[in-house]
Amino acid sequence: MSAIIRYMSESSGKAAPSIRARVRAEMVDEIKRVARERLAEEGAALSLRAVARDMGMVSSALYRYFPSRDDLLTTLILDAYNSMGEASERGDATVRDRRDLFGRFLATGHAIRDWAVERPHEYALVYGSPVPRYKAPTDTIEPSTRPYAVFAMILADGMAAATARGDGGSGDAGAGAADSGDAVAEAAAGPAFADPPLTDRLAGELHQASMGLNVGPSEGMTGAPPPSGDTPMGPPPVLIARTFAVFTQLFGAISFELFGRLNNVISDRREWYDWQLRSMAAYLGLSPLK
Amino acid sequence: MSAIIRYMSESSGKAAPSIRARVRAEMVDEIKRVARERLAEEGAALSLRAVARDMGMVSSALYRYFPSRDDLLTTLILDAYNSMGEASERGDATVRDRRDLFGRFLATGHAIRDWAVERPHEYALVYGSPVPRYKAPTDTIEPSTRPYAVFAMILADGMAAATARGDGGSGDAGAGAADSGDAVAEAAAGPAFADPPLTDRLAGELHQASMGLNVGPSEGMTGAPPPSGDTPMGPPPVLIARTFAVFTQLFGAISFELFGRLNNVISDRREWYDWQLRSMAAYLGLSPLK
DNA sequence: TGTACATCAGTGAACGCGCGTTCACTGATGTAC
DNA sequence: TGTACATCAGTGAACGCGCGTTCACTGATGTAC
Repeated sequence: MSAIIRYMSESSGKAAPSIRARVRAEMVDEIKRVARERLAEEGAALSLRAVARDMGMVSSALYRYFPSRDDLLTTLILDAYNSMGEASERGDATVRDRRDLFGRFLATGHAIRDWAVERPHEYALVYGSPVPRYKAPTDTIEPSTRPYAVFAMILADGMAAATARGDGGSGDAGAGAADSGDAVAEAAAGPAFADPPLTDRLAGELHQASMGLNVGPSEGMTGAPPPSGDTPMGPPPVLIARTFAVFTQLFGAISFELFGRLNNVISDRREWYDWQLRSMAAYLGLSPLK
Repeated sequence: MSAIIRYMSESSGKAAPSIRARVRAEMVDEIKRVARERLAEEGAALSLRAVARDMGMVSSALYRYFPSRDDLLTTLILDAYNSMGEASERGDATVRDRRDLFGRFLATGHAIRDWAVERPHEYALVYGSPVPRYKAPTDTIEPSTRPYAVFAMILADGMAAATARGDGGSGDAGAGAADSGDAVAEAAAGPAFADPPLTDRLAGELHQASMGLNVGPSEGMTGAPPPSGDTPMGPPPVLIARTFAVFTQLFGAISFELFGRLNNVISDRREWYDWQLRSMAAYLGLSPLK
C-alpha cells in the first residue's frame, strides 16, 4: 500500500495536481469501487482479472495502478477500517448535547452496525476469518482502532464529568465500587454488578491498551479545567475491562447478524441490536439524560 | 452429505460391516483428517487436489468417497458443529454437582473455547465469514445449535430449581423483576440490572428460538416433580434475551481472540475469556454455590 | 474347498477453465524549448 | 505558438500454474455356487 501512495505522489509531483494525476486518482477510485463489488462474489479470494473484466479493461492494465493483487486487497482493508472509523465518528457527532453519553454511545453503536449492514463483505473482510496466507501490514493497525477510540472518548468524557462533579470516578472507584453499594461511585462505575476479580497482569494489559487509544476527555465537555497534571492515573481497571468486554459484545452482535446466526431466528435485527446496545450501555453505567 | 451416507450404507449393506466397508470408513476418516489439516493452509477455499496430494493419491481417487468438493466441505462443517456440540456437552458433564449452575456455565464456556483454540480453522469454517457461493444444506442447522442447547439446559435447571424452592422465577419474574428490587425474583432473573424494554415481537421470536432448543429441566435436578402440564409458559422473556445476548458475547469473545483482535493487546487469553465468562454468569444471575 | 464372476479402489490421461504476472507494443497526452 | 521529445495508459499475447471433474483402465478383493 505504501508503495502505491509513493507511486502516486511521485507521479503527481509537488505542484498542483496535473490533469493526468487527477484522472489517475479517479481511476484508482473506480478500481477500488469495482473491487469492493467483487468482494461480494469472491470474498477475500478477490481476483484481479475479474475486476479488470468488470471494468472492461485487460487485466494487465491494473498493474499501472496496483503493483499486485495483494496490494489491492490491502488497500481495500485499509479503506474499510478508515471508512468504519469515520462512520463511528460521524455517528457520535450527530448527538448535539455532548453530555448525553448514553445517546452518543447508542448513536455510535448504531453507526457501526449501519456501516456494516450496508457493506457486509467489507465488514467480513476485516472482522471475518483471517485470510489464509495473507499478512496485513502493520499500518492497518491504527485505523482499525478508530471505532474503539470513539467509545473510549465517550467514556473519558464521562469520567471527566464525574470528576468535575466531585463524584470520584477515577482512582478510588476501582474494582470494589460495585460491591460497596456506594451509589455515588456507581454513577461513574456502573450499576450494582459484581465484577469478577481482575489479575494484575490483565489489568495492566487492559490499561496499556486503553492508553493506546490515545484519548483524554474531549474539549468543552466540562466547565471545570482538566485535573492538573495527574492524567496518567486513568479510569479504574474494572471499567476498562467492561469497556473491552463491550467492544467484544458489540462486534460479536454484528458478526452474528451478518454471518447468518440470526437467520430464521430474529427478523428485526436492528431492534435486537438496539436492545443489546442498551443493555451494554447500562452495563457501562450510561443512562439517558434526565 | 446425505448422498455420502446413503452411498456408504448401501455399500456396507445390512449385515455386519464387511472388511471392505470398514476399510472404506477408515479411508473416509483419513480423508477428513487430512482435509482438516489443509483448512489451515487454504481456509474454505479447500482444494480436493491438495488433499489427494497430501494423501499420496491421485485426485480422481477421492471421488470414490466424496461426490464433489462441496460435499467434502459440507461434511467438514457438519463434523465441526457436532464436534463442538459434543465438547460443550462433555464440558458441562465434568461438573459433578449438577446444582452448581455457575460451575457448569464456566465449564461449558471454557470447553467451547478450548475446542476452538485447538482447531482455529474449523472454528473459522463455521463461525467466520460465510463462504462465497457456498450454501450450507439445512441439515447443518440442528447440529449448530447443540452448544446453545447446553446453556439453555443449565438455565432451565436453574429455573426448575427456583420453582421447586418457590422462588417464582418463571411467569411473573418478567421484565419488571430487575426493576422491582425484589431480591427473591432476582435470584432467578439475575442481579439488579436495568434491562431495556423488549418489544413483543422480539420477545416472541426469542421465545420461539428458545423453544427450538428443545430443553426442559434435566432429570434428577430437583426432588420436586416437574410442574404439572403447564410447561409452555417458559422462562421470562428478559432472561431469554439475556441468554441470547450471552451467546453473542461468548462467541464474539472467541472470534475476537482467534481472528486476531487481541494480538499485541492481551497475552493471557484464557484469563481474559474467563473474566468475561464470569461477568456473563453474573449477568445471568449465576453465582458459585455457597 | 475351489472356481467364476461381480464389485470396487485407485490410476493416469485428459477436458476446459481461471488465475497472477511479465513483456514488448502503440498511441495518446503532457512538457520543454 | 509550434515542434520534438518524454511520459504514461492501456493492449494483447504469452508464461506456468492449479483447479474440479470425467472416463476408460487395471488389478485386487469379495461373493455365489
